Amino acid sequence: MSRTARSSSKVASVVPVSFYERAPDIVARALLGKMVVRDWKTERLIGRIVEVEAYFGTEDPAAHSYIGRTARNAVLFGPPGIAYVYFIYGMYYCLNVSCEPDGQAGGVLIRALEPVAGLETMAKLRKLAPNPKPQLLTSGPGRLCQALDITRAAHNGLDVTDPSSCLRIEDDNYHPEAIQVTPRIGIRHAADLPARFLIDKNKFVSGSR
DNA sequence: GGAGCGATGTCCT
DNA sequence: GGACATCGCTCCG
Repeated sequence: MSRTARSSSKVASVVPVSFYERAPDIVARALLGKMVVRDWKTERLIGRIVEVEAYFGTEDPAAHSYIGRTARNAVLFGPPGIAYVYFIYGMYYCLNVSCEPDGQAGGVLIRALEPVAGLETMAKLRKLAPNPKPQLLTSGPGRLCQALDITRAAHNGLDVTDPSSCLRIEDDNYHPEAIQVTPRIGIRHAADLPARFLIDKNKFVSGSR
């Protein structure tokens, strides 16, 4: 065994449950730079998280959990580290990860990824012409779900801390240099709360509207 | 390159 | 019946 410190630091490992057992804004900020890994057929589609938003349980009018526990949002009230996937505007899915301890609601919305592996397949899943601008693949919550073939039926309730899950979040020891905090995007309630976190100067963050 | 708007399913009141 | 954590197209400058 002659593995150097440099190469061993690049070995990716799944992010543990304890990581998610904290407040949504803490988890959101800490998720920047982590990798979303999707085993799709025989391929591995990978994107680095560059933009996220925190949603605060029953106290946050913009959060799905604000109205209390229902069949739809049950995942947010359950154990941490579970994928919460919902369908929005009749055609798109959005990917969240539950946080806070079991019984307490909270979640983080993954808003944008920097594509790392499987770009050709992502383009096909997005129904784009070959060799599109990479920003069109995964910059936006609806886009990244389409690019990684993430659906509510297949992935809602999945444990992203399980190394055998087809959708999981891994840490390869990448640490973003600078992080920016802004209000959340595309919501009507509590739109002034600074709960959107992004990697400063990264080209793959989604635009504001 | 930016603002406006329509498409479209699911869930809750 | 209406809200909705979106996107891509159109139209205008």
